[in-house]
Amino acid sequence: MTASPADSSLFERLEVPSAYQMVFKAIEGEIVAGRLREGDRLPTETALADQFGLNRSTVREGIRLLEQAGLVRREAGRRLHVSLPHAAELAPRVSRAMVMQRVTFRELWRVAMALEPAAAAEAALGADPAHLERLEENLAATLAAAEAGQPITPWDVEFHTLIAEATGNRALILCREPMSLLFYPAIRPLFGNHAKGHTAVQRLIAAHGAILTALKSGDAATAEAWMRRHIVDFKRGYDVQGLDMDAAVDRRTAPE
Amino acid sequence: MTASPADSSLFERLEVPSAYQMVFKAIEGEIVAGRLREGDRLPTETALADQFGLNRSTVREGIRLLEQAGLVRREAGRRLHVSLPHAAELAPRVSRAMVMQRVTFRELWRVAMALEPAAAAEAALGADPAHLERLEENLAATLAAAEAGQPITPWDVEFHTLIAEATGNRALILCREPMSLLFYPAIRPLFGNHAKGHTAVQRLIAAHGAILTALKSGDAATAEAWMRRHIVDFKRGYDVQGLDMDAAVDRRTAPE
DNA sequence: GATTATCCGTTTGTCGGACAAAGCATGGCC
DNA sequence: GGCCATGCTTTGTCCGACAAACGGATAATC
Repeated sequence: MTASPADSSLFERLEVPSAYQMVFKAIEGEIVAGRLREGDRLPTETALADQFGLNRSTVREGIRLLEQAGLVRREAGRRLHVSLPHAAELAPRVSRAMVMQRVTFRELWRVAMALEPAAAAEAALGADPAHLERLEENLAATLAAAEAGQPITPWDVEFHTLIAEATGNRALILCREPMSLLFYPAIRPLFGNHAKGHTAVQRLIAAHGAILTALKSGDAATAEAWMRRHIVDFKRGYDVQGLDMDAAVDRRTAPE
Repeated sequence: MTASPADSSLFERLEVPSAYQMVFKAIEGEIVAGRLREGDRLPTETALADQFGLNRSTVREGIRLLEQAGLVRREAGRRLHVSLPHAAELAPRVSRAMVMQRVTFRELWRVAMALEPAAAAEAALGADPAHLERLEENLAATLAAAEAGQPITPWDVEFHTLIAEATGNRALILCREPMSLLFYPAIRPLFGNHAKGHTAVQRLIAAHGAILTALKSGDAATAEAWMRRHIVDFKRGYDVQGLDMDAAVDRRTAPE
């Protein structure tokens, strides 16, 4: 006798959604569809429970899902209101996933080699005075930190984030932000010697300066070229210091 | 009398975490630190409530946060167990954020212009036979769909995803997956005329074929060049069809 | 012997009600 | 007009409860 149809994989496992998941989907749908807009207040928990015909506890579980999804927020004042998920909330989750998957610096670096030069080029085209000024300030702060023998890594990370923001390309910003978070601990050891005369620091500042100059003159090709050289330098730093590019990155503070 | 110190902004508003958030942080911490590994079972809700000294309802709210974060999952059997957040769960959230921020096709396309050629080049270097075979099958399926006058867009999207996976670069995979989801509806109208002889379809198939050939011979430069040409073609398609590259993408099915 | 039916303890999903603490509003008081 | 006391509302947390579903063990059936 042949196997009965029930033995074959005719039917997939079917997901039976629970009530609290339906609450999530219902409200998520309203938000994505635009009927609930950013800033709009949601009804009271009891009101929601009434409307859905569910218990407040059940509704609350649904609200927790929305909360973690970044779709609603509870400010100082109690009341819930709708909020767009921004890069600041999404990026940590993606970078946490990268950490847990034990992504290596080499992997990060290759993506940076693709994204950062492109960001520089695009920023050169859409140069916004306000962003350029913030980049100027960043460069000045980097110089000051270097002269004072203080860590420059935070300024470096900010420099690259500012360039991404200067493009105005939100897809790009959302893409690279998770990696930006991981780059911070990853490149910190490269500038362990904070002395002003430290070669790596000097090269970094020279590159940042050249990129900013290119941005100001709208020279996309030069900005892109300098950025590429700058990113290559990170790899060089890893080699020079004998660090392992194939070690998993993490968010712990890297050793000095 | 001068203003008392309490009036000045000495102290920032301090976030008092609620119990259910502490539950989230506690379990999240164990997972990120690696003391709870993928597949490990979590204690019963009642057991957790006992350990934390909280009520089961409160613990459940914390579990909802973990669930939405993709850190725990509840399979067929009831019991909770730890799971690593993968691209499949994170990508929809990022792409939803892009939709809600009304990201345009132009923005997406610029990022694709940076990432896709880099992915092709990297895939050419780390060519894994299994992945190449899946790409072969994909190409055959694309051809078959074109001959049968059926939509080729799903196969095209899969082709690019397969290339990203062939690199083995998980940072790259996590970066581009959200955009991959949005590309599907965005480029669908480009291949509205499914006829085999349709120019855009022919060019797509030619490009995919050339890229795959380059991958098989490990020729990174050629793979990268063809991919760049291929991505440029998407922009061309938008121009030719008179579509607006500055319109916000969405996840709704694009019109035929 | 393998499959099916039955039973039982466990765990989850949902419910109803309760209360303290913290916000918001209101009105009275100086 | 500005300040404080008061009451109402809303949230965060707790308690207790129960049906449904699951897991596993045992008995019944072919």
